[in-house]
Amino acid sequence: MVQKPVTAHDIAKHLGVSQSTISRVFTPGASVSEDTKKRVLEAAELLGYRPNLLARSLITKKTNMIGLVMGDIDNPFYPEVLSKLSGELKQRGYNVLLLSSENDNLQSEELSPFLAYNIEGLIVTDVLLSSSVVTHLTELDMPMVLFNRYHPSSHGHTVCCDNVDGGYRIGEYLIQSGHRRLAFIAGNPNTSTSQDREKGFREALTKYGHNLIIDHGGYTYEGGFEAASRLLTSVEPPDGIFCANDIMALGAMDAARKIGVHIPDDVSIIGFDDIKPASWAGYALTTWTQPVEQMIQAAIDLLLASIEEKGQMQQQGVSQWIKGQLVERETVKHRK
Amino acid sequence: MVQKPVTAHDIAKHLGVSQSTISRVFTPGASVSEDTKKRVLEAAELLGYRPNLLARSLITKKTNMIGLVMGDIDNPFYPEVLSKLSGELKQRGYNVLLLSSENDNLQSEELSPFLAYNIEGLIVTDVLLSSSVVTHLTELDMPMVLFNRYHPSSHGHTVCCDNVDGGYRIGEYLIQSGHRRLAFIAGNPNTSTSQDREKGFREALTKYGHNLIIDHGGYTYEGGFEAASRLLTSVEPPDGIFCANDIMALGAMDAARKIGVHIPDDVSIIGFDDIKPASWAGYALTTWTQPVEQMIQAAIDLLLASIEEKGQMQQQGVSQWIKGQLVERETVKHRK
DNA sequence: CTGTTAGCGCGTTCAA
DNA sequence: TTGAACGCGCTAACAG
Repeated sequence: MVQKPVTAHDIAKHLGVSQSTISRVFTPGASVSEDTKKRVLEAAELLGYRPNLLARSLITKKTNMIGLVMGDIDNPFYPEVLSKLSGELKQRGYNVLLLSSENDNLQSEELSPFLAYNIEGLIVTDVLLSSSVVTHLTELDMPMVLFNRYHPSSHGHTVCCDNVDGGYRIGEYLIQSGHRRLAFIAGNPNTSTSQDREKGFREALTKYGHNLIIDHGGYTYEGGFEAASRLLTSVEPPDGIFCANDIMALGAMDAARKIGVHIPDDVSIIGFDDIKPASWAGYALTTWTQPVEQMIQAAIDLLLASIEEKGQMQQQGVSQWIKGQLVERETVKHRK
Repeated sequence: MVQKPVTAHDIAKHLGVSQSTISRVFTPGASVSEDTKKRVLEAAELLGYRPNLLARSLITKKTNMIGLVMGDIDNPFYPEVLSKLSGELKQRGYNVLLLSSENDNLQSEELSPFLAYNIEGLIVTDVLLSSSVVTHLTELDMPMVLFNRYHPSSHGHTVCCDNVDGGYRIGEYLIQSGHRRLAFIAGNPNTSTSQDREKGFREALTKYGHNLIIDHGGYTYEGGFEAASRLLTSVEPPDGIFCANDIMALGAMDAARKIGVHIPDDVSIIGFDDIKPASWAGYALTTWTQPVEQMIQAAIDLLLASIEEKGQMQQQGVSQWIKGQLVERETVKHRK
């Protein structure tokens, strides 16, 4: 059986009306009589007609497609973001065209074919944009929001967990609960998330006159495991470790257990993200929760506003920093 | 600054040639002289021209978009699939339009707006299709492949890990390593994955004359935790538990530890999927690996073949069952 | 090799 | 309220 795509024209002559009439029935706010509207809808149902969105887009310049760029999704935090973002966009009448990039620095060549689909906006997560990409997007005046990333550029909005604040308050929390030797396991060193969490943490320690031990775990379980192993077997091991994300914290916990260092009696461990496994009985990790729902709402609000106002005036990049919250479980001891 | 989309016409009159010439330059296999081709490409670069894929699709009927339907992605197995699928499709010249469905039984109303984008094929994973959806897709003659799901229908291809085989061999493995009282923690009871893994497992036990204890964990960590708690505190606790996926197995492990049941000395635990956390030092779960790369290749091969042959002949649904492999780590004891 | 012409399926004028 | 005509940006014939 050969496919026969039924067009507005088909159902027009089936009913003996003009093609425009069909179009009007499917155009909200067009004037059609109730009677013909009903007849058209019935015929459409019967023949299996649906307006061709591509043809429509050609005229209206609205594709209702949003491009979503995601990086490596080993971190369970991002699938959750992806799912909720996609669901919320669908509810607002948009669909998601996905671009999952292997390399964490997105190049123009990778983005270009993507843009040719006339997406109306772009959401970028967990990936860096090369500056050539940013200028490209700026020239195109493409509405964009960076999710948990930012870029030193005037173009595009930013929605970010307030990582500096989180790091600072985690530092304060550890100090006030009596920790003396604090370490930070950094993630990918050229991501703003890791940099900012470190920055806030450092500020807190400085304020209270503590030193900071730094190691690196590259945002992976194995990296966290090894960094913690190094830290805990050093001559003066820390009594508290803040890991730049949960995955590394879980690795750090397993490293401590392997070495025979007890959590939280010998060392406290705290993470960032509050991913699912953090709440598992096997870990019960004390961590920092990002208000994902709220961040997603903010991102979509900004993006859609940007799309609707497009061309009306000079866009100004908006940055929203949303504060997270401590989730106390069982990996931090009050040492006082 | 207002956006000005540059069209083939623009660069045509900029160069004093016809618009078709521009088109030909961007159409592989069209005949253009090297000279004009070079001039056109230069001008295109200069003015920032890219062919509008939507307009092109309207004529060629090729959108190069594949619809990807995903269900709940709490299971870390699926983000990995998503990422690899998307990457591989991109490499083959296709883009992914995403539909992540909340409810695990996809309805026509949810799918319809999605189909209006003229996607060329559909990949469905981790979600059930209502029969109305299937008949709808059949009428549309939409190329489709179900990934790790199947549906009793002639339409569409299926690529699946051979779950029956996996369950059977896991059963054999546990029996041959000396286990006597075996339990199965089922996942979502109306998924073929859980049913088939149970079926194979049961066959093996029957063959060797063992009984089977069954409990349910709904494919979640918490579910696995609770099911294992029940099993291990019963009057005659099992000495080996096969969990229908890894997430539940991890929950089961944590439950055993909490109760004070030792793994693997008191009870062996084995999972299915080989997700990342299964290899973590904290778990070292013995499990069953699905050959994801191979499955993805098969799925894409089938889908693209189906797309290219469309209309040429009656499509016959192909089912590929790909066998997995045991991954021995530290949660199964040889009791003989 | 290149220009001309005719649509792809639809939204949107302009008259009636 | 409806129909006729036009064009969105492009590819695909057909001539030359």
